[in-house]
Amino acid sequence: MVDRSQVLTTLADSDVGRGLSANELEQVMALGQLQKMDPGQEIVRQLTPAEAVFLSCAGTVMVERNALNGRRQVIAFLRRGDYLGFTATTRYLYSATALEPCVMLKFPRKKFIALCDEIPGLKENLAHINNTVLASLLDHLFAIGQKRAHERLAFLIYQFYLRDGSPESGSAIQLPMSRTDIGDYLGLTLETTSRAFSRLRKEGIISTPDHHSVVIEQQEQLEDLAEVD
Amino acid sequence: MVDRSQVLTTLADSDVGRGLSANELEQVMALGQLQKMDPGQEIVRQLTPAEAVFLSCAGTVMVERNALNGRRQVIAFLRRGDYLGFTATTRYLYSATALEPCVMLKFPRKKFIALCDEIPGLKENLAHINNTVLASLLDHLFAIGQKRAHERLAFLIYQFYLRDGSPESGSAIQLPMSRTDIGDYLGLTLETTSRAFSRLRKEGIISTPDHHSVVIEQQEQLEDLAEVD
DNA sequence: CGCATGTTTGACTGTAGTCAAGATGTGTGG
DNA sequence: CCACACATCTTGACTACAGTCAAACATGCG
Repeated sequence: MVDRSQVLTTLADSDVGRGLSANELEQVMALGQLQKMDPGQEIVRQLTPAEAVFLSCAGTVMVERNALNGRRQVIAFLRRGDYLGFTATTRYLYSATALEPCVMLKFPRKKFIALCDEIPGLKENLAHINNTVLASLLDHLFAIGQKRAHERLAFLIYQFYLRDGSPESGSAIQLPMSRTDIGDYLGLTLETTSRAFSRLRKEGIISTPDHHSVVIEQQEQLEDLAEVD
Repeated sequence: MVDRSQVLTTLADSDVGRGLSANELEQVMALGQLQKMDPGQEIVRQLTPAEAVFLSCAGTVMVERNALNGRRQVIAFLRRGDYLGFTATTRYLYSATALEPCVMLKFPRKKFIALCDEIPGLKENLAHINNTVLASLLDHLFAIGQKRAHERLAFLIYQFYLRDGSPESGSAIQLPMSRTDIGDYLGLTLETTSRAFSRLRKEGIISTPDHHSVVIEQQEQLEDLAEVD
């Protein structure tokens, strides 16, 4: 069983619910349905009708786009408080799968959009999220288009560092995805990704206590490699 | 002198003005100020305060992001009817320059946003544009992250083909930008871009009457190379 | 303990980047 | 009208980075 009050907190703290009154938050919650996902489980499937939008409440979700020939571009790794469901069409432009045990708050798209008209703050928030997503896509585009392998990896690690709230030096950052997933996010193969890890390790910029943890040893150097502008 | 009624038509036909009443269109027009730009002239500069948004009315505009070390990612080529001005922050995340003589309709950002609250249709349109931009960024990301040089070029040519309304086979598509610009859009050097042109020519997929025109000779093959999903 | 999965490393290949020369095209001035 | 200078694009030769294929190395789980 998932604790509904925890989800309410997640909603209130998220970009979706930020600034809404208790009453409005309740309205949003009332529309949503909690859904637990197991690792590897598909949340939305590319090209199927986009009938729902989601708020991620726990766990990490991988968003990806697949081509017919098997090539895959990972678009984002969503976490607690992140919104899922953008589309300019009636079908999803991407698939999303749970990387860990996840809790998603699921909303019927049409009703959610209708609710946006009733709660102006919610509509504002969605617009702002849209701009935020756009900004991070620009960063991503720059990294893939202009950076070298180890710089791209630095970019990803730095993103996770910032999202964890720039923790103390020495604390470990969790990377719940595989090397293949990281590679597909950065436009690299898994081997090149692995070599990029080795390079950053050898240069003393990071250490990796285990395959899914990174410790930043030299923050400035990492930042220089990761910088976008 | 720019013809104001032509601009009104552009606005009405664009994603910005679509579906608005004559009255509403007039309100929007009244807020805007026409601005002619010469080739090479800067329309917005990265990291300066984002005080204006624009509707492109004529000419092609290049949107790019520059890093301190000189690396550059071209983000988009805007044309008649395209909107310019998204930002999640108070500063522009990109620069925009005119590639040809351009006409831009310039709006004070704050007043434009205020107008969105008065004209619901305008707000809807902006939200939809946002989703469209997002979708095309996903395509772009996939192309750069997963495709080979000649496939990326096919992707760009196919985009321009679609934006011209899929013209008759045999008609030329205009590419007003340089090989360097194309390269920076696709994450390639200008030499690799040039070789990609040569390859598509040699394979009989395109022909290039001059450096700024492309004729699609084999549409299906081009589409296969360009395909995103 | 042994297998399965995921990661790292090595050897080699291939694609794109770099550096440089030549070709093409445009505009200017004699 | 031609000659020249300058831009831009194309091509060639070589280099470097990332991809491929394969083996070895961890790690975790039954």
